[in-house]
Amino acid sequence: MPPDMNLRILPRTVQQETVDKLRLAIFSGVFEPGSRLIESQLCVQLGISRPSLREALRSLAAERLIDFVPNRGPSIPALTWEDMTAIYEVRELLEVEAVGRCSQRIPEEQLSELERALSAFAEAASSNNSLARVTTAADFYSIILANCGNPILEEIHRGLVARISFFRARSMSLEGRAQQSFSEMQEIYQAIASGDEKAARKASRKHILKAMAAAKESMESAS
Amino acid sequence: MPPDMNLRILPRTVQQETVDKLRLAIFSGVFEPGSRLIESQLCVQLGISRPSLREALRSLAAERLIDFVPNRGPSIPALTWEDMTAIYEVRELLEVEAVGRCSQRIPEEQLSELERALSAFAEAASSNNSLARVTTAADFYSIILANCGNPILEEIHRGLVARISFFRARSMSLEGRAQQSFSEMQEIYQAIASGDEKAARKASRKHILKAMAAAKESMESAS
DNA sequence: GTCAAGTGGATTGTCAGACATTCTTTCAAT
DNA sequence: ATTGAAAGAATGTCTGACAATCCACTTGAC
Repeated sequence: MPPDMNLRILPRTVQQETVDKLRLAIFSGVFEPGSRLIESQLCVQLGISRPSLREALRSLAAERLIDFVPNRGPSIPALTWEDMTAIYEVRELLEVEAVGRCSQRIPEEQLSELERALSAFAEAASSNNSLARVTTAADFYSIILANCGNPILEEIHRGLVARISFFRARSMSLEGRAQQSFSEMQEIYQAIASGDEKAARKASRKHILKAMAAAKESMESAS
Repeated sequence: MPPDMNLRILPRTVQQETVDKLRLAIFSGVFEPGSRLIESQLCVQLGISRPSLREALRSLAAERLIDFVPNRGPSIPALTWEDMTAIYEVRELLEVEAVGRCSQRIPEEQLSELERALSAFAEAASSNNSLARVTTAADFYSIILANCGNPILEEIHRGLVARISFFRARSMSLEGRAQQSFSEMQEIYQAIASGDEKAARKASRKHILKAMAAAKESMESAS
């Protein structure tokens, strides 16, 4: 049996597509934080039945991307600053570890992928496309996380970042923050490229602390 | 308005109870790893309809407590040793951090709770009740995690431990491991009680590494 | 006798429609 | 203006159904 016979394509179900669509909608800020999601409306908009929709909503609720209060139904969580801080702290823990591990084990060709992703972010940072900034930054990180050698670390990190996507999008929309972000990411890249674990961890920690500060600022200015 | 008016009791829905029941069933090893769960059977056993059951299953799937393969339905994941290693590594990262933080901020009365939990585990370790060992050990940890000052850390740790409950139950059923576990936990407790963060982290790391080794042994002897 | 193709039962994915329960909001009465 | 009751809206859950898919077994060919 050829080795890639295990990689048969899994059929995608409506449920999965619905979850993806809703996730994307949440990321792009279609829904206001704190707002309720009306099941009957969503069914129509997504073109699916209510049972199917509810399955998708349960998945998202388990990921903490929506809240599910009994007899009030699904709603977009309105994160407090304390929630954000807690998430950023754990993200720091995981991301610093991932960057450190990545610096010791990333293969050559993935390193060039990482460089490409960094360039893409540089371009996005100079442009006015704030969506591109978020996605290219996400690409950069996902390469690092994919090469940290621990799929669980990757999975949990992704989940955490998803929960704060709303605020990241906001702070990334600031021209200054994007530029600063780029120089921090460049520092991380160089440390990884030279295999310097200690420097990589340090740069990573610095980057997250700055990101957290920027998120806090943009949060306070908004309220 | 009195301050505790916000703490009104949330009505528990059938969905939540179903999730809890299934989770408990998975923890207690009712289902064999790798085995499929037949929806029609579960409906009858739980006394609920299939749509409701499927909502519950989606929640559990998002927590990675069950697998959901399109057109094959839900099944209990059969973790490989690599999966386990990855989980234990992240657990180490989080738990060491939690123990360290806890040592610096746990209030007096929670500390006595922790001591009580430790005694309860000591008793369970000497007994033959392997379920009691697991639950009392879980109590011990949950007090620590609840006092680390970061609810996200707590939440993710709980999720990770849940995923390896099957193997923890196995290794805890060994008399020797339970005793050793107790002395390691005692060390953690003493470091926390004396507020020595460094010692607390060290003891915590040691404990997890031993637990991982024990899990690996019991896994290999079983296969 | 072994291997391949085909067939039938079992199971999942999804839908429609319904109904009781529980909020929420409006409107009337004090 | 405050309270209370009734109407409306939305959720929680169920029944029943049907097509698509998978699995195991039988059948047939070599």
